[in-house]
Amino acid sequence: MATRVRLTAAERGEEVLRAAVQAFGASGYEGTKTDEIARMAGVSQPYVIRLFGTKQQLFLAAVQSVCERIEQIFREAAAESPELRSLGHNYERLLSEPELLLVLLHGFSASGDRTIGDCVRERFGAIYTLVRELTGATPQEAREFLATGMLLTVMSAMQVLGPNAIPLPWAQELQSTFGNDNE
Amino acid sequence: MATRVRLTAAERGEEVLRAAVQAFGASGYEGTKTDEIARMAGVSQPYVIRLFGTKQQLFLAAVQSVCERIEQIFREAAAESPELRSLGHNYERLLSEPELLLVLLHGFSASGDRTIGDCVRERFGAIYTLVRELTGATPQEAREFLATGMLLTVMSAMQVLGPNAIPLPWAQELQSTFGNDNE
DNA sequence: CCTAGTTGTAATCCACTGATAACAAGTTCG
DNA sequence: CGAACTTGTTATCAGTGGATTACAACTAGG
Repeated sequence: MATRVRLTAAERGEEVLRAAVQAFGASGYEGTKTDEIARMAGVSQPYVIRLFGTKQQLFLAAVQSVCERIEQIFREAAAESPELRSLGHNYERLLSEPELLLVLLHGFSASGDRTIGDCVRERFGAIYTLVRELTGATPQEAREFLATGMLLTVMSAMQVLGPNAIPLPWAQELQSTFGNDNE
Repeated sequence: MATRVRLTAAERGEEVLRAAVQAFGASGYEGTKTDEIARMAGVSQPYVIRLFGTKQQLFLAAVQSVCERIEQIFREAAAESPELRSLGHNYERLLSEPELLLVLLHGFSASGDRTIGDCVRERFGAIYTLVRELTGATPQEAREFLATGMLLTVMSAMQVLGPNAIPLPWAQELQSTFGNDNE
């Protein structure tokens, strides 16, 4: 019971959204239960639904949220040094918040749902465009950059990347190549 | 009703497995219902369960199946020309059976489940090793190759790739870069 | 202070889904 | 033939999970 704090709906909504990002990142759209998100946020399950209307809308909000954060990180990195190379070097920032790429991945996976698919397509396209605008990269350079990001994403999902990763020889070998940008 | 054919359990199991690959590829692990797979295969839902024991085991069988097929395609391509470049050129073969990469993607997404995670990690590691053995590529070259594959995979999931894809400017621009292997 | 609005919960619903059990129909082989 | 086995279904269950409703508790402002 302790201290029962009362927040505005907007504030509570943000806390629920943060919990949702974590939960969806870990278990995906279909795999995550609204009750789980509710417990993480310290509220009741019906309240989660009332705040966002629908589990689907909550997931969409989570996708929007992580995409905005990803774009923010890219913008910050480009402000320091507007070259593709330095953006790539800053993948570490993305990996330090693994839920970002994980939610995006689960968005891809759930693209079969029309509404979610529309959202994810638009957001991914915007990220591609942003990368090109920030760095002046050619389409092919941007493609290679995003491809690397996608490999990092699936390796995160497989839990073979990062500090508390499952150590596997092939994964460590792969990870060791990420510093070496050729050329 | 037409002709009610009776097959051996092994034969029927293969048909169910084929249906499962299609269904899981489209809707993912949690998102696919065993009843849907049953209808696709033309059998009853309980029979699907009896043939494979569990939905999870059926999904694992689907992952194993697509990974074997992927490895087979790589081996065939390498037999024609054992260079990484020509393997890459044969991504078209993979994309002509979109369910292959899609099931793999949903495997990544479902890696939170221990059993599925173990399976996917082992299989992906085997593919990485196979690519290196077939082509003699360095870890970094293999990494770039796999990264490209992962981008193709997520673009397939977003349905912005291939013949009946949703046409989006950014996606078409990206797709046009795939022929040009730099160097 | 007291009414109107806001934040939040408890109770409950109901559709769905994986799984089990019991049984029917076909096949094989001595 | 007929007993033993295999293939397949129907009926059904038990649990779950998202959503709705009604209500409680707190807050603000006139």
